[in-house]
Amino acid sequence: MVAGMQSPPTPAHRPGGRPRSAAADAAILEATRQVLVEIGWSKLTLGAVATRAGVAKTTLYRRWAGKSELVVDAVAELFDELELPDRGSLAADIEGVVLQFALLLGRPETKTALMAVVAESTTDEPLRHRIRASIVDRQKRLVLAGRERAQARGELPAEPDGVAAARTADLIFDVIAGAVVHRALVSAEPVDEEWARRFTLLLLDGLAAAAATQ
Amino acid sequence: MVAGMQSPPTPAHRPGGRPRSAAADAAILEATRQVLVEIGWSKLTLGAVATRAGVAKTTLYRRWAGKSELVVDAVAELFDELELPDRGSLAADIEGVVLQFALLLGRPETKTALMAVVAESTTDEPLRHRIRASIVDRQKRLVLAGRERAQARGELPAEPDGVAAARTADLIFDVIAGAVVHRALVSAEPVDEEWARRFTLLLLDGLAAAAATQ
DNA sequence: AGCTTTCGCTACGGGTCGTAGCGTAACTGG
DNA sequence: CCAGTTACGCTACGACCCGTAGCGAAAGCT
Repeated sequence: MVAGMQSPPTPAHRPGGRPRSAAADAAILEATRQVLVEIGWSKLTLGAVATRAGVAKTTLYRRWAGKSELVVDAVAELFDELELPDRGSLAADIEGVVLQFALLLGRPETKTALMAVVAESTTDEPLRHRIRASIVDRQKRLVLAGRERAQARGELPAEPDGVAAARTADLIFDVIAGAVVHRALVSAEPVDEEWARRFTLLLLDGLAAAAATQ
Repeated sequence: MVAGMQSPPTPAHRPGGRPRSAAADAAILEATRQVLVEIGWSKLTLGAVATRAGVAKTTLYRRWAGKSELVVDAVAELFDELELPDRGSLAADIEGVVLQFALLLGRPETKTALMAVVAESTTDEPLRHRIRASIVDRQKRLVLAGRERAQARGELPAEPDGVAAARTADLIFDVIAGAVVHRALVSAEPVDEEWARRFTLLLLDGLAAAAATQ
């Protein structure tokens, strides 16, 4: 658990006055995840979350602007669990993070919420920024760490051009995250060790090599 | 326009009696896409679609079970536009289909709807099957066609094992579709020729080669 | 014709939304 | 300790959308 603090729902707290209950925050986010699992995104109501969390509905509206924002915060916490343990080789590192990511996407609250908020973000600019800041961009650290390690091992060449290196990292990130999400949620087939192995092989050596090896 | 007929909303039509208006079907699906663009998935109401289409709300409910099913049908039509023109090489073919797919995902009705119905499908088994049948599986033809052509050109080896070949096709499909969707909708950055070129290079030659070439 | 199915329309109870208003609780600075 | 400030729980509200039922009229088939 890396436990990077999420930004609080509301920015500041002027001194003086009753402070916001941190316990209520935690209870609300946990309740959100529970309700998400039980009745899904579209039928989730803020009233139900409030009841489940044991707080008044108005309290919930004072802290979050709407359903989307609440769910983003509720799910973002889970993504910080991802890590990149050193498994000795670039291939092993990639397989490891793929399986870890798949495990995360296998949790019902994650799979339901992630796609839903992304969908909503296509017509909601502020929400898109919130998602990127809270979820997506935070995980690029995994790609950067993996590359750094691979370069130290001599598996990848050092990159002189910083701009090009950043673009490559973005590309890798989209390919890995995109492929796993598509396999798990759209194709709805298992992301198991077999698949992770084949995917890693493809990513490292390319299509021609992968087709030849089978 | 390949125009593969979609399955009708309701299975049979017993002989005798007034037939269902095909014009109403078309008007409803078109209206659905329009409303989707204007107010987004979460705020889309079936009443609004019915009004826009010029039909009674009850007519809409007689044909579709709910919002998700309606939107799947409304969007599925658009995906049949994808084609794979022969551009002379595997790399060019891939770049072409990537850009074509990106163009499709750039349309507001597509980007909004696709993620939303996938999200809904994570807690709705019948819906997931409908999506796979109407949208996802139909596009695997592109991967199969591309491979066949590449093998004819001698760019890829022939595959003796049919099962393994099918698994590889599924893998390629998840990687291409996943990466483009993730880039376009999650990272929300442009899928332009530059990106398509770099992605194709990565897919064909692998990470090490891609990093070296920059 | 007569039969069958669809269509448009109206109306309904039930649920959720997001907000307002009020009295109370919690914490801070003088 | 007390006044000031903010958060909380609760209740109530109009507005909207849901999904269905019931009706008479329209449009086909045999």
